[in-house]
Amino acid sequence: MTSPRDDDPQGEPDGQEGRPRRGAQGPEAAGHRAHGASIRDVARLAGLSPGTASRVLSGSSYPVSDDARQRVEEAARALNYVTNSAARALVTGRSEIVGAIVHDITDPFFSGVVRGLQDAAVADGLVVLVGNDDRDAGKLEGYLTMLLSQKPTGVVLIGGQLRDPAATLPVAQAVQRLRDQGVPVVAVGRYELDIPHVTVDDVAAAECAVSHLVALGHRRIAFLGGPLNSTTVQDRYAGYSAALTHVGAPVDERLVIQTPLTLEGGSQAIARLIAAEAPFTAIFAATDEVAFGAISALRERGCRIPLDVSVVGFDDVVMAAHSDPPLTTIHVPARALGLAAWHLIARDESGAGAAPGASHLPFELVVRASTAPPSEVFKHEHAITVGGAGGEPAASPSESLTWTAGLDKPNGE
Amino acid sequence: MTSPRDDDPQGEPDGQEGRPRRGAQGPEAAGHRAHGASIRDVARLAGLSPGTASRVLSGSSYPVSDDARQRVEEAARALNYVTNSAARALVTGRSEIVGAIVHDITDPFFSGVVRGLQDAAVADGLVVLVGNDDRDAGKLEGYLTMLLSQKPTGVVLIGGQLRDPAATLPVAQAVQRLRDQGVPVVAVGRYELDIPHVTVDDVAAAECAVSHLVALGHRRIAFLGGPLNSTTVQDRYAGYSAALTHVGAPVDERLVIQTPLTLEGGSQAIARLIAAEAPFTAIFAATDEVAFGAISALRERGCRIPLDVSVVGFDDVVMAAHSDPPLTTIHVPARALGLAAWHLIARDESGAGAAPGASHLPFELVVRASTAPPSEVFKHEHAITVGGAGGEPAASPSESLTWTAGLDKPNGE
DNA sequence: TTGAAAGCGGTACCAT
DNA sequence: ATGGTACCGCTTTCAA
Repeated sequence: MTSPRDDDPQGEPDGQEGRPRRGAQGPEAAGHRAHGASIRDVARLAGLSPGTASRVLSGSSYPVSDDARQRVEEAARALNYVTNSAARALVTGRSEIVGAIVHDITDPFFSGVVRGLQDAAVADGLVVLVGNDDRDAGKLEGYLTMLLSQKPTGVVLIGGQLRDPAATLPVAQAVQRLRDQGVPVVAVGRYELDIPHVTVDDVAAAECAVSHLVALGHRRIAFLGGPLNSTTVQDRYAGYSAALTHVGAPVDERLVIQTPLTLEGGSQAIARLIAAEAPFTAIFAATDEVAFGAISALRERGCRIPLDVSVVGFDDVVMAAHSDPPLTTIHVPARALGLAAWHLIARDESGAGAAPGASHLPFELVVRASTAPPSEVFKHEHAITVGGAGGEPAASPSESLTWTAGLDKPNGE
Repeated sequence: MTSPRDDDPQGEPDGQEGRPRRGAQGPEAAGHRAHGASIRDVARLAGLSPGTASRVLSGSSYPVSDDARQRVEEAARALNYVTNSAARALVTGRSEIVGAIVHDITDPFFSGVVRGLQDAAVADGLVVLVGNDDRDAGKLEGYLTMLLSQKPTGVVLIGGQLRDPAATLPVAQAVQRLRDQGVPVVAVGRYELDIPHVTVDDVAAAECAVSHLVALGHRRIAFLGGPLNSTTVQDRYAGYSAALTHVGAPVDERLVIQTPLTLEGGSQAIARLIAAEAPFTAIFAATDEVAFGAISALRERGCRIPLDVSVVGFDDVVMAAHSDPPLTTIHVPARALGLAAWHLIARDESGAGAAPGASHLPFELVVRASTAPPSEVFKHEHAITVGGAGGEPAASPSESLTWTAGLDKPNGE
């Protein structure tokens, strides 16, 4: 086979037909490497050059005659041509991928954000890589590094971040490396590291939620969620604290329970709250999940919601409207946040300059049946048995209040 | 001729330090193409050839001296080298990406499966692309095509499939195209199209769940979930039907409500079920979500669970243990399924041959408090007010039964 | 065991 | 408007 002509050292045939590849239709795909048609195959069939074919197929704005365009498109269809994105990414230095990192895709709020991001990105022809960091800076950094090698169009960090300078440094460096490669990094709901981000005004929202309890007459309100050095939790705690301070009710440290933002976390928090032996008539949970967990634990102890204890959540996941009782909570537009994150990236990519430091989406207090005025009978700990006439649960269908303050602050902090 | 080294008009200084790259702080507009170090840079710094560097960096099994290996690794570290996966994918014809398609990542069961897949894939150094198809064959096909251009290491289809030959054909073709490129396609919980898959024995599990209700004395049991031509729903229906038939209780068509597998779907189903005016004492929901939705709608109508109506779900999502009442359901190992899907792909990739047609993971009936014997007082429709002494709710902590039948059938159908 | 060089499949620059 | 072609960064023969 190797018949080296004079100037053909490697005996590389290749002339113009000798490609050892599969031509369009390999009925007998005996070999294991069955590549599809390449852009050169398309060009050849269309009787044009690869350059022209590329200009058509890549949707370039470069001028191409209608005739050529049509022939290329037809040839591509005939050959079942599919762009090799690795090749494209190699030459353009950018892949049509956007990376998303959540703490845990299993969390209903995060999956909602991811869904919004996916819908937006897919509409623009990109795909979304999803990774979990379990709120671990090390995992986050590792994932960012994996993303670096993909040269994605953008990266979205979803969810709050722990304020831990030591752990944050490597993350900051990984983010910087991405940026050095021209990859925009944005966030949903966090604002450390100078990352442009979209979020809801957590402080105001939490204050709004707790003010609702205060308005109902509650003063001894517990805060469930942690850790407190998480940007998200910290802000919600700040709002909680503000609402209380506002009416001259100091925060009772014993009512602040730091617990993971999960169902389990919520349940465990109740045990600790009760062990603290500090009376309370209401609970503000940093997350709906925590609220559900708390409610379930409360109920196990014979406590009735909202007769004995009122509960407010945060996020308004779908389940909130279907739980027992339906949960009063802060509606956060999860999907819209994901969508907005994509816009942040797209704006950056389109050369419209880097995104602003922060932008806010409106939240809403949705009053359902888990909150009511405190009952007259004072109660705490296991002694919760009789609830007294605690007043009517909120009217249903749920009322809702949209909070417009702080909306669309383009560069707020 | 045309040595790729000399005449370098595109401004590639190249000396040994002159790369216009970052020096920890990119002075902003220094240039738009800030590439990282390439493998050639690493090789040069190590005083070796790119080939050798590649053999070290790509974890090739090719023999390399310890000395060389060490120098390459050090150089890579010094330069902060990160592999360009596009380049690697281009030459190897395979990217280190696995594609996952779910109906909706927002569904807690699917996100659990995805999480398992991610954990397994990430452990092997791959990343996961996640897309949603909303149970729409068109979207599914579109996503498969996008994946085709990525040349992923494997593709996982998650969730049941609608048995609709017309809509299925394009999907089958897209799957075939993937396979033609050597991309293994596997599934979690579906078994159409000859796709190797892992799942739980839905028929047996549903039969187990409904048998539990039957054993409690229920005969008029409603089935909630649809559409019935979904592989998953069909199987669960089959199990439901079998359990009933087994005790000589024929299926009452009026008690079979086809409804989307969502919270809303569950709620709406109740309205229709009641409108059907057929008495029932228990409900078997094809999904926990449906069960939650149903319970919420039932409660709105003043119906007590399980006093007036018993409810069984399917999946055992985390919430099932925290709902009111805690839900009796079939535990499906979501994460394990995702993990198993990855093993199916990995086995294929490792040349161990294509995966078997089907493999089953064990399920478990978890009895919690949403089921009890039917009350003596007969009731239906809005007349549900008095429940009578319906017997004790199931003991808590929940009992659980592991179903070992049909376990690990390597090639079962 | 290492080096040299040929591409993988696109894209984009430079002529034409 | 099109064609020719030099790369992108990496892996992988083939030679040494």
